[in-house]
Amino acid sequence: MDAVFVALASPVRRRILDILKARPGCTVNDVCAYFEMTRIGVMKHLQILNDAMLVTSRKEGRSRHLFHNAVPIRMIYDRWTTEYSEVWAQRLTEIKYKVEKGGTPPRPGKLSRRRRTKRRRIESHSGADSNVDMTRKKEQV
Amino acid sequence: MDAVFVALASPVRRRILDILKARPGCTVNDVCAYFEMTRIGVMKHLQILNDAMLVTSRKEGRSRHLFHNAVPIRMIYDRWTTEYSEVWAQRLTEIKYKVEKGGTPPRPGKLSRRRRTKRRRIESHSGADSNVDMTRKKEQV
DNA sequence: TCCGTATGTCACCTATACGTTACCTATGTG
DNA sequence: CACATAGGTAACGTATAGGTGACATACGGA
Repeated sequence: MDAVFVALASPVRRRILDILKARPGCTVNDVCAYFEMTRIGVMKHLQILNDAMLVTSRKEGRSRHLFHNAVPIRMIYDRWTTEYSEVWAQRLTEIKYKVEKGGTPPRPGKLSRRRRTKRRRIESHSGADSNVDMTRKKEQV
Repeated sequence: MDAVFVALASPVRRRILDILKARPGCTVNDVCAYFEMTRIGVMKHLQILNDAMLVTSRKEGRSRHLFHNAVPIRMIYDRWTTEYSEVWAQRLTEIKYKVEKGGTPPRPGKLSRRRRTKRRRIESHSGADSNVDMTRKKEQV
C-alpha cells in the first residue's frame, strides 16, 4: 500500500500511467519514446509501478506489453476519500464549535506529552508511557 | 498538485494526517508525541503537508493548532478515480478483445519510435519528430 | 547461423529527502 | 524580571531515489 503512494509521487510515473491508459498494451520502448531519459531510467520507473501493482505486463515474443491496473488506485480511494470525506462534516462541526464558543477546539491535548526537543529514544523503550505510543507500529496504512 | 502526491508518499505524513483527523486542533508538540523522531523532524513533515495544503494551522498565543484539509485529497480523487475508473470498462473490453481474437491488443504502437538506448537529447530539439514528443511539458498533472 | 531488435541486469554517480544538533524568538507564569 | 514552554531557523550528515553506461540475454528474420 505504501508502495502505491510512493509510486504515484513521481511525475514521470504518473505520466507513464497516463500513457498506458491512452495506449494499453504498448511496449517498453514505446513508453521510452515519450521521455528524454534513457530506457534504463524508464524501466526503473516501470519496475516501481510494477511493484506497486499499478502496472501489469505480459511478455510476447521478445517484447513486453504493458497495462495499467486501476485496482490500487481504487484502494487509495477507499482508504482516503471515503475515510476523509466524513472529515468534511467533522471539520465543519469543529469550526462551528469554535465560532459559537470562541474557545479552544475540543480535546486539544490528551496525551501525556514528552519533554521537548532533546532525544528521548532511551525512555521510549521502558514500558511506562507506552500505552499511547503509536510509534513504530509497522506502518498500518 | 505534485506536492500533494509527494506529501502523501511518506508514511509519517500520512500518519500525521490520521492524527490530525482524530485530534483536530492539536499542537505541534502533541503531534510530536506520537513519533520517535525529534520535533524538528516532525515540523519538516508538517511544513511539507502545509505546502501541499493538506494541513492548515492557526497560531494561538505561543502554540500552533493544526488541522488537516481534505480538499487536495478530493482533487486527487477527481483526477484519478473518476478518470481511471472508466479504465475498468476499458480494460475489460481490452481483455475481452484478446480472448476472442487471440491476437495482439488494439493499437499496440502508433508512435514513430526512436532508436534505442543511446542518448538522443540533441535530436529532440529539432522540430522533426516533435509532434509526438510530450516530454518536458512542464508536468500538467 | 548471423545480425539486429527488445529487454534485463550490474555497478556507479549525484541530487535530494530525512533526520539530527545547535541556536534563536516569542509567549506565558512565578 | 527570571525562567520554562512552544515554536522556528540554520547547517550538516547520511541513506536513498533517480539516472547513467556497459554488458548480457532472448527472440526473430535473412
